[in-house]
Amino acid sequence: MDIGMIDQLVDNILGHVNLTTNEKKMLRTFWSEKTLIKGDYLLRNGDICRTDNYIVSGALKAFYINPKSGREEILYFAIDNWWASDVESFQKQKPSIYSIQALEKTHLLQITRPAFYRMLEQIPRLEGYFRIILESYLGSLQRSIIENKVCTVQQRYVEFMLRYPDIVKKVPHYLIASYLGCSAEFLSRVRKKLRTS
Amino acid sequence: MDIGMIDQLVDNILGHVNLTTNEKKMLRTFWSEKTLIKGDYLLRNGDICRTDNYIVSGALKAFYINPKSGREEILYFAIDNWWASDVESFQKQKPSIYSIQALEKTHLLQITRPAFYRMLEQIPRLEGYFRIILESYLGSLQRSIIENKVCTVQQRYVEFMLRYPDIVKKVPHYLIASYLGCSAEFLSRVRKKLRTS
DNA sequence: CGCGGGTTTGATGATGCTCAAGCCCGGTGG
DNA sequence: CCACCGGGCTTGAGCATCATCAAACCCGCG
Repeated sequence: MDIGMIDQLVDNILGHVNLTTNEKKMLRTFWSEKTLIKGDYLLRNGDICRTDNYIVSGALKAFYINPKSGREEILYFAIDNWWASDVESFQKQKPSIYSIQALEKTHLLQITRPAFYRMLEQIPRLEGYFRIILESYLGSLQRSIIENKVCTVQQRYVEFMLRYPDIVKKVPHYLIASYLGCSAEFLSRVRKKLRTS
Repeated sequence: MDIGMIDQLVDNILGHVNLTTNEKKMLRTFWSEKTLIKGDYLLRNGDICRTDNYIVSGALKAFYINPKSGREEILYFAIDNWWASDVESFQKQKPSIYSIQALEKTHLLQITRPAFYRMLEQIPRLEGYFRIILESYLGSLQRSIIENKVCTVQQRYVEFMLRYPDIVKKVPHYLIASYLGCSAEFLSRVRKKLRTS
């Protein structure tokens, strides 16, 4: 196993909780690497999410096909140092309600559910880490729900650029439009207005 | 302390993880009761969320004032046996981005952040319980985001009635409209259509 | 050079909001 | 017991917003 990749995860964890040298060593044993190329699926709607996935590098989109229009509705993007899994599907081992696909070559660290629980038993301090990750994600979801209700597309797009500049660089605008909840054409007009004002 | 109230929380926890008799006894010591009457605020936008709150009975709304229209935008409702706190504000002890207010007389169990951490230390098994709660809530948030993109107001309203019949009984429709992301007038027309079809 | 994915532009139209008025009904006080 | 609130719900008309469709455009790449 590439030491560099798991070190990146360890660094991320150390940003939130402390680990002993021994715990760090143990941690390494639970994870395996995976590489996706552009277009590969990490998870398909209806399948069970068997692994929790940490993104070392790359970009993914989580989406759902709108049965009316046949188009993708973007739920979220995920890039370096984010987690990308259908949490509820992973927890309850039930079918996922959305799909996750690579937007470019992506390196992952993966852990299965049994390994995940063994790891938490052996390194209880990680419970705190995963709680913090979940709480933070929950907070950002709630914030984005409020913003969707209160802000215009223009405000949300500006906010999105400020908050996730790395995503704007990697992802085509018609997908960002879907994430923001408008058509690609409308976002195009918004961007034009931003240019001239 | 009223034994009945905390027993309700213990029952809820036992639905997800096991506790020894001794752990149950310890658990009781960390919580305090609170009663809100209709209109009381549990949390105000901008204040720090000092307690995690378990609803024994009653109903709350979480909302944000839209600075443009001056109206409330409902983020969620919470009734018996749900948790109601700004998770991120509670975690990071930073200002809350929304308010929580009682829709009727409501009985709560509360725990402060220091007590929460002491409790987790003494009863590590609770880590698993709170992880499950967070994961479930995350899952339902993601599902509702997808439904908002994919489904019509009519479909979402029908789904809402099926999923949360107790909320529909307690909450005026103009607030449900806000939660569903439409005007009160529009929801009224949707309901009329449902009646005649 | 031609192809294809992504973006832009314009015209058209539906969806759902806004505002204003009336209605229904439970509660309160005379 | 009735009158009158007032909060919530309904209905109608007019209008703004934004989606849709179609076409052109741009540009990197085989």
